[in-house]
Amino acid sequence: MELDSRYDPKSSEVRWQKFWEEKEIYKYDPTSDKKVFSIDTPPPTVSGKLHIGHVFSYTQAEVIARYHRMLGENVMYPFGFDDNGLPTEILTEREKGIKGSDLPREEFNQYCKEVSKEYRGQFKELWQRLGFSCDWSSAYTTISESSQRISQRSFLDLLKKSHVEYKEDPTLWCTKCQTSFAQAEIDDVNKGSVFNYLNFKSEAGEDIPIATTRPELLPGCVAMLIHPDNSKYKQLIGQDAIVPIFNHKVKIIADEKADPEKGTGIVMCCTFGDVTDIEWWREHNLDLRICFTQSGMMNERAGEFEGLYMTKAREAIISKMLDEKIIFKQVDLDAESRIVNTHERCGTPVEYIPTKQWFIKVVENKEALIKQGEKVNWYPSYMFKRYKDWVENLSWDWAISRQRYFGVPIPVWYAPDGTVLTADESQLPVNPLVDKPLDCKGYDPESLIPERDVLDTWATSSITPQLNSRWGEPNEDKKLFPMTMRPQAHDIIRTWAFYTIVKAYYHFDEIPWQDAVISGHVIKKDQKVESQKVEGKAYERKSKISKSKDGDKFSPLKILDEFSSDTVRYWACTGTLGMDIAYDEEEIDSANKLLNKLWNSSRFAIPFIEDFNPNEKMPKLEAIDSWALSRFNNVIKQYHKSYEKYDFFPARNELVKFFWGTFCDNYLELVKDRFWNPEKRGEESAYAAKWTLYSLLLGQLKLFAPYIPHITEELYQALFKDTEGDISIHVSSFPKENDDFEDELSSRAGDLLLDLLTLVRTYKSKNSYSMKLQVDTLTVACSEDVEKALRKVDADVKAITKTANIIYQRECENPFDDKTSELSIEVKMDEDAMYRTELLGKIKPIVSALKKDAGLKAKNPIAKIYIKAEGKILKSLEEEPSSIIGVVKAREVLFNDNAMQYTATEEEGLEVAISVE
RNA sequence: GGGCGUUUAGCUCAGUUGGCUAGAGCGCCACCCUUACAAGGUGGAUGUCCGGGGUUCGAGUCCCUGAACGCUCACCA
Repeated sequence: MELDSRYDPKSSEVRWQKFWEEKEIYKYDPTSDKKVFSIDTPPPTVSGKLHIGHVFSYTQAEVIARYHRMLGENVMYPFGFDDNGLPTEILTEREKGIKGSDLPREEFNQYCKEVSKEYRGQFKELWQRLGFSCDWSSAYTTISESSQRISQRSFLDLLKKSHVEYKEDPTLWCTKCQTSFAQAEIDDVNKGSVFNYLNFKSEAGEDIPIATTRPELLPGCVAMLIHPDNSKYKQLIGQDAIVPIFNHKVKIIADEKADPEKGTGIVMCCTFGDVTDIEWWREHNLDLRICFTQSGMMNERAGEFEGLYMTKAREAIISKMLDEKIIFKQVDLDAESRIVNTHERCGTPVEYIPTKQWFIKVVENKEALIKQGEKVNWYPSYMFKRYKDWVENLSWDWAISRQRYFGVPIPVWYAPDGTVLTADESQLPVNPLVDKPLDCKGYDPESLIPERDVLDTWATSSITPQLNSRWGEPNEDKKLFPMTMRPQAHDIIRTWAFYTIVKAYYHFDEIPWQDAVISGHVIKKDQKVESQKVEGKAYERKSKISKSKDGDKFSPLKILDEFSSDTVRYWACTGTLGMDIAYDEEEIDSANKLLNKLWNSSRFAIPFIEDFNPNEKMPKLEAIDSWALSRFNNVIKQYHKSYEKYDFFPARNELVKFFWGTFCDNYLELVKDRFWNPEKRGEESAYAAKWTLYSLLLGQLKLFAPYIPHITEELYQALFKDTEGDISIHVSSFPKENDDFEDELSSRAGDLLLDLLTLVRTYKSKNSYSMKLQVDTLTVACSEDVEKALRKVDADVKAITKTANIIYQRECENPFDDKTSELSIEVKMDEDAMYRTELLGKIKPIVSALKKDAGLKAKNPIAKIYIKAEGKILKSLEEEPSSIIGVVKAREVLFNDNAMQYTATEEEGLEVAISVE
């Protein structure tokens, strides 16, 4: 058993990652009857670069996976890639410099496959470097044949159950991507604009003023509306008005939604400028006057402006109306107050166009869907509110057809009379552009029109639990539905979580998973901003990480080059679940201290536990052993209790606190004497220390394992593999809780010992004494009870405080200033040791000066130190040459060598000299 | 404008059901090279727990109210 003096994560981490993969440590066992813990891993879209936020969020789920594996559960931790759909198309168009609409579909899809494959590789590399314990054999992609089959199965099932409908309706439309999209894909963008005040004409030729930001929609104007109580204008209600420039006639009607305070108090309704236009259009049965094409160009209704893109048309129309004095006022709207809905994938402003689309009906089932959401356990619980708010505010059914190419085809055909023909289950996955329905219902197969649209990418990623359990497939695994846990970030509650709940409800009247575990985002730690000072206090501004502004500073691969995986993982488990975290390299780096400490404490333990046989009988423990074990037992309990709520951070904190404070700072110090001086403390005592050390160290490594799997594996393999036998620490089981160690007197003794130890340490520290400086007599003033407990650990106290004699009394004559409610002390230091320290204190500055003369720094080592002294001084210094060597960093000390040139010290009769080399 | 969250040491954050003389890590100061570790150890300093009210024997924690920051939904004529 041996460990290098330093831990080298670079070589260790890769080595163990390979080992885990070869040994298939993370394989899910479908035949096992152990409790299943299944994770509905978010399949990342391959739409762009990875960033630190992915690492943060995914690591939290990964740590939980490892925790449950070590609990002995049958963990299903798959990985998925969401590669179908618009995000991939946009990425491919950008990467390859092509346009999907310009190429034959098959060719374009081929490019998409290539690009997504490349990005999948990047993702996989990252997860492996982070040591993720996914079962790669159960990885899926949303464009694979079986995913397509299950996705189409889902569509057909919903159609059969009438949750899907095909209808013509105003739809959210992107003129750039030329597709419909869903409410969840809307982004709000602040954009400045101009409010144009312009005049319509009444039939009598009077001016009727309105205000609009979108004058290019004038050719699509179908009505003017005035609030029925609008005293200024209500007399116009019922008349007709003439649209300027385009000169068609529209009615002026009353509507309470026309706010008299806004603009001029009169508003035009166009088909369609916004959602209100749609409502008016429906309520008042207005005409449909579409004035632009699906690609955002003005159509023939725009007359001379036909063929211009809408933004250009706006400029041209404004300019013309200014010339003709139709516009009589323009007001700038600043970006703050003017919010435009855009398509989140490309940033193009949303348009509303009536098209025929497939919808999944959700608006009519809001209540039931909220109830389903309620059945899920949300961590943290307030995240349910986000879900609920979203569902309550839904105003559009979920449009699932996309006029795009790289996606799961919608498995239907249309007969000439409009009848919809569906694919048969047995022919899935089907491509209507190539295949024909099995049952043509008497129509001529050649007359059928195939559906060209594909499904929204969310239509497939909303069935990840079904993909994981392989719903309807020959190898379906019913144990995997519902899944145990859905980890995801909070920004996609309205999409992914919502849609997944919708599908599980419509298909099976089930929830898709028991627990939704929601993580936060990683944000930038910005400098204080002067202008944000409020009432004298400068506030930190925190902002999202932006790829364009921050470059690849937050690229995970770059971060992993700089820091080890274990440290990045450790950092990712900082903070409260669901809360955003500031990216801070110093925080990541400080995890190294823990790794180092683990490494070194294990190194310390090796000589004592290497011949230990854990099967031998349990020894009679000393008080301090019971004390440490019972405290550790408590840590185990807290640890599991925290994990029940997915609180990996408090669990980690308790563990670290114990490891550093109790184990390293105190227990290890306490057992040294027992190991090193068995003749004084007894063989049985040494054995009890060994037994306890073994058990504590192993137990702690296991509790650390989910967070920092590499170093714990390295240490487990080096120290415990042979005696424990598990192939990897990650498939071993956690230390058992054991209340037998609870022993009131030992527990009391341990606590008192620490109090007493702190008092002595404080005493030495305040007097600038080294901790190893010997104490002649330690007088402890305390009650009889306390004395009784402390006497159990007498030997430990003596050893750790370097005390020769302890006296217990009820009171001290000259107590030390610091005391506890139960203890006060009086310390009589060892005179000889004090004297020696004094002498050393005089040697040190002179040697430093000599080193400086020789061109060295004070901390540089030297070859020899020579000391000239006699009598008491000589005798005292000769007693502990190692102290001298240590203080001046010399390799050797020599006394009274006459050949040297000595320099005097402050102490009369003491002179020193050095030789450098 | 609605809803949610946050506000605790110089920085990053913990603080369960009210019991706190408010903690940790980093940073800071002093001391200590002690046979695992100086990437260490010991000791120390630093807080109107965002402000203002209230309930209570007792409030960082509960209630009301205000502010700042963030997120989210909505408003978009």
